[in-house]
Amino acid sequence: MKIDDIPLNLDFTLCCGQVFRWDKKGDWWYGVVDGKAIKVRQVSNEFEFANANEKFVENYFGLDDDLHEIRTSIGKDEHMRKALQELWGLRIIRQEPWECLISYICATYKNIQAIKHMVLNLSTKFGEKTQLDGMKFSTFPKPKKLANAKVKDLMDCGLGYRGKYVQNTAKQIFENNFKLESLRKTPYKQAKKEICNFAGVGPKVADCVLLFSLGKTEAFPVDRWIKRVILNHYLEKLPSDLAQKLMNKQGLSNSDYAKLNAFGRNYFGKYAGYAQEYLYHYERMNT
DNA sequence: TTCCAGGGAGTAT
DNA sequence: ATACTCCATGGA
Repeated sequence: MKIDDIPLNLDFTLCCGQVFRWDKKGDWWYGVVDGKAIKVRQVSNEFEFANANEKFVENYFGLDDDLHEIRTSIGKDEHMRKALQELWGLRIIRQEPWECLISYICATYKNIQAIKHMVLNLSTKFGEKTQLDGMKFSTFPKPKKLANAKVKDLMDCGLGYRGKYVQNTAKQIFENNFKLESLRKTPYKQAKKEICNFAGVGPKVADCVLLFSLGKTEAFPVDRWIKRVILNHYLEKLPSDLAQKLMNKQGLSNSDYAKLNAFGRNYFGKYAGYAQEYLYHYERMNT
């Protein structure tokens, strides 16, 4: 399909650490989505894909989000505008909520490489086999599969102590037939509260799930990198006592998380999540 | 060897 | 409510 007026950069979008199931081979990106392997690439103004229909791909890559409007909305300062300029075309993907939830439970206290490894292991061990272009892939396992898995087997996927969180959350969802999708129409704060009831889910993981899979573009996840961004570029916009506190200790207490989260949401507005992802990737690229 | 990674739960104040 | 401490694992 032609995307002349639709900014999109697949490399930024698929490399920025929001999604863990994509790998580039040649100029094609291969991923496992919607229960099957698909591939996408860009050639000049053409956005090409295979093994998926146009409607699905448009929605998955959020091509109906107006990036120009978003840039106007969040481009509040020089640093943010620089990140927008440098990473123009980065989009927030609309992941499947279930896979997103488990992925970000795994993501706590781990780097992106390790997270990809864990999600791949879970899929290989518990998912269903499929293939594309002669290559083998595995789908992400259903809630029932992980709910019935042995914690030991989950831990052996590299999850470590997260194994029991993943199993408990899978049980909560499977046994209650919980529909994460239903939270899409629940207001941000209420939806966040409900997601925090799952095992291994705190405010940061909840914000990631809301932003990356439930359409809450106002969510503003604060991890170690975003804290660093704020300390390096937005320190003067915080109350001085809070700024002092943040500089003097590592990690982030629950109340301090809430303060930085509120800062991001208030400062950047309804597309704070886009601001977060541009700032996150920009900081990582320049470190 | 030591350190750190897209934090959260458990426990003690 | 807030602060402190573990937590499994793997790569650098």
